[in-house]
Amino acid sequence: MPTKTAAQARQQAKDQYDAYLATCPSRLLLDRISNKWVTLIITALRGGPLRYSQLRTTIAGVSEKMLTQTLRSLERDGLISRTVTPSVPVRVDYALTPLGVSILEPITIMKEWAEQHMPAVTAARQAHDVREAS
Amino acid sequence: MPTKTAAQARQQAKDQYDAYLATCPSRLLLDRISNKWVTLIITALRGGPLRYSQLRTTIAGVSEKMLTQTLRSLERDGLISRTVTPSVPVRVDYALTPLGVSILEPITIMKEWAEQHMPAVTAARQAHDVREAS
DNA sequence: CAGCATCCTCAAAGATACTG
DNA sequence: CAGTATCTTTGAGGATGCTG
Repeated sequence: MPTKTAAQARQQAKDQYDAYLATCPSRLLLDRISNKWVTLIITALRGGPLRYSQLRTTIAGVSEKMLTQTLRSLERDGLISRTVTPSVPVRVDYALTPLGVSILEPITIMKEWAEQHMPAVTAARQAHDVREAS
Repeated sequence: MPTKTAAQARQQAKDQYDAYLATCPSRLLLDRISNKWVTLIITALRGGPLRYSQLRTTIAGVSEKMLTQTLRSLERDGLISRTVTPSVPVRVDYALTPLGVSILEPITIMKEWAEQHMPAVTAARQAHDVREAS
């Protein structure tokens, strides 16, 4: 009788790997920016602070729920700041923090890679699909 | 009577924006690499070709379904190649294509940003949560 | 060895309506 | 203006068993 079954061993290996991934900085970053709205909000704020309603119209596809939710999480992570001006009606401005500005760089690099190489990816995809259909 | 209701106008704006996002190269790239397994597979192949079973054990947390699914999509996009050696039993090797190698660069840049700044993000998060709890 | 087929779950995103 | 609250949907991903 083995001390543990194959299934148990596999589960343990998985748990360890999951724990490793949970602390991996790169994974944490990916979890952050892989979100559809995160990069849109950050690049929207590139030119300077925007109000809630401006963000909503700039990023036309976003629901209020997702916008608020994403803004809150970005604020929590120190990437954007939220400034309330208690006038009537109230005014709320969102802006990039220095940390938020610094993340523009990797995002820009990714954008450049995308613009250079995505056509090749799309072409490969189409070629592959054509071959598949034959 | 307006030619279109506010809801219709909003829907139209959203559709247009969705269409724009659907062709945006940066979004396409993000959709590609935001996947949990994609970056893990690509970085696993950094050192040279690996067999299916090697990938499965290297990336301990992956199920066969997700591994196969991700490999297929990466092959389709021309980022990795799949080489079958018809021995008994069969042997299948996966390797990065030149396109696949080129994507290592933005991934590495992201990784570097992550290693430099994720501690600050984590700290901001904790500070924020402490403030919240008070 | 290297998969494919099937069923299932659960969390994230969307739609809708209301409020300080 | 700048949100909150609630319900519903959808699909990525996991578990399991089978095959050339």
